Amino acid sequence: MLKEERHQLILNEVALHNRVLLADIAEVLNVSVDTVRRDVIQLDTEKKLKKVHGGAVSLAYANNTGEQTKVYAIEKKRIIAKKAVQLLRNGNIIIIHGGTTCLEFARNIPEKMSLTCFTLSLPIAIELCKKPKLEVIFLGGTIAKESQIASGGQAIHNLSKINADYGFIGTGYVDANYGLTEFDWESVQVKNAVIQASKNTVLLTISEKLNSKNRYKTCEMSDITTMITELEPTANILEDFRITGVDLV
Amino acid sequence: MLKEERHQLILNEVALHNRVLLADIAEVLNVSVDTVRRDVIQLDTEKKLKKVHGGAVSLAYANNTGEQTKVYAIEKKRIIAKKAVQLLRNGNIIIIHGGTTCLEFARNIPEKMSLTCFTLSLPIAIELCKKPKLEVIFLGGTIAKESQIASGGQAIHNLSKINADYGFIGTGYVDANYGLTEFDWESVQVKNAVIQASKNTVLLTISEKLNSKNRYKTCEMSDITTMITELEPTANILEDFRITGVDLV
DNA sequence: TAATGATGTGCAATATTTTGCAGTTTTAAT
DNA sequence: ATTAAAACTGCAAAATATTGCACATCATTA
Repeated sequence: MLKEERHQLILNEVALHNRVLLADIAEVLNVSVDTVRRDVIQLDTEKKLKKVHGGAVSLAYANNTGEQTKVYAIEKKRIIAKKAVQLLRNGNIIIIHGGTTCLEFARNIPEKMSLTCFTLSLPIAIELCKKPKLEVIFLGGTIAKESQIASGGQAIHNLSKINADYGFIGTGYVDANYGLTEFDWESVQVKNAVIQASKNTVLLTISEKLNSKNRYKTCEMSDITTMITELEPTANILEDFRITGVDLV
Repeated sequence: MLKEERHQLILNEVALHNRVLLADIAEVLNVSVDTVRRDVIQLDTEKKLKKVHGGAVSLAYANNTGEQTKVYAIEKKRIIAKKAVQLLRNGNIIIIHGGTTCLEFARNIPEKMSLTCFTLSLPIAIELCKKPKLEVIFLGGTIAKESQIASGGQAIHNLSKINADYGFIGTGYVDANYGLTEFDWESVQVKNAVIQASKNTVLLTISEKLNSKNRYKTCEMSDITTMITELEPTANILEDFRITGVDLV
């Protein structure tokens, strides 16, 4: 077994599933975990994947989650994701918009859960495909290259035909009094359509984004059913949000 | 045993399996490992393969950064992709269905080319997003988990609104007389919709699939404008296809 | 033919790389 | 806080690479 063959297989696996576990590869290839770890370290220095604790993830994934938001933010997003999945019940129909926090949420949906999932994000769709019991529906539209999220008239039109139990969205900026805002007009349109298409809208956001504003308003705080942050609902920073009537988790 | 003979055999082996072990070659040719090593060193400097610890791998193998397709077929698919992109002109509207051959095609679209690209495949959409001058539109629908391709009524309905210059599709099976077939009914429906939505339909297929059939018929050969394989259009195997009127490339 | 030199080949000694293991430290989850 | 999983470290064994050298082969030239 040549080292290059192992590298090839690891890269294939990463390309296909966005991540690998060292232990899995070691078992399949019948080599020690140490060897696989060394392989992954080399591939990491060659910038062909990103090594993480326990395995490796694709650069595409790392770029979408880890780079602009530092490693410490991943942890926060994981906390948020864990809280968010607890809202889900078997049989629910949900819409997941896009962004790094929603991606983390999608990853944390339990394997055994059966849901109907609509999404607008290519990375999230791929993530959802890994869960055997989900029905995955992509709401088509023009793809924004950086975010890999569908938007435009077609996306909004498709959303208008849905009545989901939950809509999960992120936001660029959120202010207790002024509501949710974005830098980008297209995002505002689509997120609004998600809100309209959902009985309950769940906002997933790390606390850094609290009390900030930008150009275009997505919605008022009162349009949000539940806001999930990595903080305890009793945290001081959340004080202003308590009086808006939004559920804090 | 001439050196050239050994070189030829080593290159054959690499072409076939993408890798060789020095020890194996030495045994087969009944020469010392040292000799084989020197041969491989020479072939490496001649850029005909890549020498690695313990053996050698093909250049394609060494260069790629994570292919999803099986290594043995990737070279053929690359040849097909290179031929296919030559059909494209700036400003074209194209539909790319899905599958590994189409994915390779998407990867080979030149950076500087400006096109409007519709697709039904998540991996292809992500690939297209890397090209700065493309407009990428995902045709929504229910995602098949294994293939990560959208299908179902929504996909077909969206396709019905398109009039593209080219539709690029792969196929599971193709027979000169019987036409294109699939194992899967959903695929048949969607591919048909792609064909209807395109002025010209281009079939991308490796020669292995020629002269094979399966359960459901996608279309007749006469519905295909151009068939691209990795072979020369004059190849013997393509004889039966010449009388169908399809363009062979 | 014989001498010459260039090249190819195998062998053996030595150096380097790769790999797995065991013990310790760090990280993550409960 | 406790526990389990994973990472890191150093080390030794095995596999492979490198090097120098001896010898064989073969073409060229005297």
